[in-house]
Amino acid sequence: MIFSALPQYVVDAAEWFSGNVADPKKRVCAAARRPIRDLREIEGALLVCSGLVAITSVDGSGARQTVGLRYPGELVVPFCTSRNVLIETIQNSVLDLTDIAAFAAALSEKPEMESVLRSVGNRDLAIASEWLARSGFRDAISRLAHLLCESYCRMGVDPGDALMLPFTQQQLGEITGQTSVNVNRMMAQLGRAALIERAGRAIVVKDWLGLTRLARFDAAYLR
Amino acid sequence: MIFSALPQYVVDAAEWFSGNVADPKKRVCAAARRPIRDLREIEGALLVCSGLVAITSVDGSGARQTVGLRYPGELVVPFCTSRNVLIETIQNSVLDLTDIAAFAAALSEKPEMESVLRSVGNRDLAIASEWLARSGFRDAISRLAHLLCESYCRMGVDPGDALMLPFTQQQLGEITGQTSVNVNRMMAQLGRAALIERAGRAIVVKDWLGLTRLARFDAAYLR
DNA sequence: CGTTGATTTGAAACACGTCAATTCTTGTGG
DNA sequence: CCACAAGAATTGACGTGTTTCAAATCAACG
Repeated sequence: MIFSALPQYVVDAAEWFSGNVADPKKRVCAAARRPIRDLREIEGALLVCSGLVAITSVDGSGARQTVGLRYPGELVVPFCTSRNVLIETIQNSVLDLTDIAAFAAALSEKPEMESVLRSVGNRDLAIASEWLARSGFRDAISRLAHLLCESYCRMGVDPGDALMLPFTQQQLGEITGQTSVNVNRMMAQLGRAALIERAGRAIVVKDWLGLTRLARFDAAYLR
Repeated sequence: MIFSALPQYVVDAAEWFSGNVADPKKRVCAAARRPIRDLREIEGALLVCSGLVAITSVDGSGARQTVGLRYPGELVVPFCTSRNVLIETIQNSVLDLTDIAAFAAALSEKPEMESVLRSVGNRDLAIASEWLARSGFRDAISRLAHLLCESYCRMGVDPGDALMLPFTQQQLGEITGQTSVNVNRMMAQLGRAALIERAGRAIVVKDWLGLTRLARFDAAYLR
């Protein structure tokens, strides 16, 4: 892998969470494309052991916009109790859940984790800001390219390797702010431009440099 | 005022910062529409005493997207060292600056502030997420309406009172992801719909309920 | 092997961007 | 306090990227 894995503080947070917080340990296997209703009920936090989790804002009219993704090893710390925010699985996932009380209790026992969690929060904010910039002044195809680049990095996949993209085109649209119809056309265009090669949902990047240039992708914000 | 002011933890953070961190106290008066180059050089944090500060991402091609705003009493904590993120004043502002070393030192002396700062970070993340949702599935006029509602709330202004909007239409465009030309048209449309009344940059909301409904604004995410 | 959901493709409508010119503000120096 | 310059707001015409609607094909799964 040419990419560094997750930053150290993310790893630290995950290890602390899985060792000290998720107690009583509640590990669940969630099917793909399912809202995690447990989490909303207990107002808790979770660790993505494997799979992929989306944080999606749902409009009154049913429109949906994903505002964050959590890859394996990353935490979902509740930052917004808004009723119209859903936590959903993208693919089959294994998750460690906890309620907010246990989370707070474990934190007060180990206050040095506060600063680690603050770093994790800063990273989440940096990613959200990058998404905002992306959705602001990039066109549809660049936004998709950017998401591909980010996914490769956050999953620690080498660009030369195939990436089994867990997203449906509908979900890609919810993340990048466009319709699934347009996602389809843009993905086809990425293929025609020889930047990627597709076989179903599997993706191989044929021209990483070209893809990052199109997306104006700079991985600095992931650390 | 029918709105609560800033959340308590935001006030706590501001008081702690201004009392213990900004030392040697470095208070600057910055003119409107100026990048705060000091901040980038020292890699520090700042407190907005008065005025308004924007965090803006700048594209290689010169396109700009504002990813965050800081109103009086709010902190700018550096969360991203990326070179293409600018901290700029929107209007004449008074700011307390500090470098990152002093910030960290003061924090280690008062570790209970960690959790306060984490709350502040969570609020920033919640706001960024709301902005993401807004830019994803709302049209241009709703995005503007949403920003107006948020500004009223974060500035603690009563909707019946006039709000001196510090933004140029160019800046409104950078925040809501559209061109200044379109901002102009949408503002005129808000006026024709009798939701607001304009006199130069001063704004009075004539129909707060209608405005919030158009924006689908729910202030919960600000707390 | 049929049903359900995902992908793909086409045609038409429209929101928004781009370009350009004019008027109006705002700020500054004489 | 006025004159001037620089920037901001406003308006129109036109182009285009994206959405919408609709239908057909393809893949997954019981």
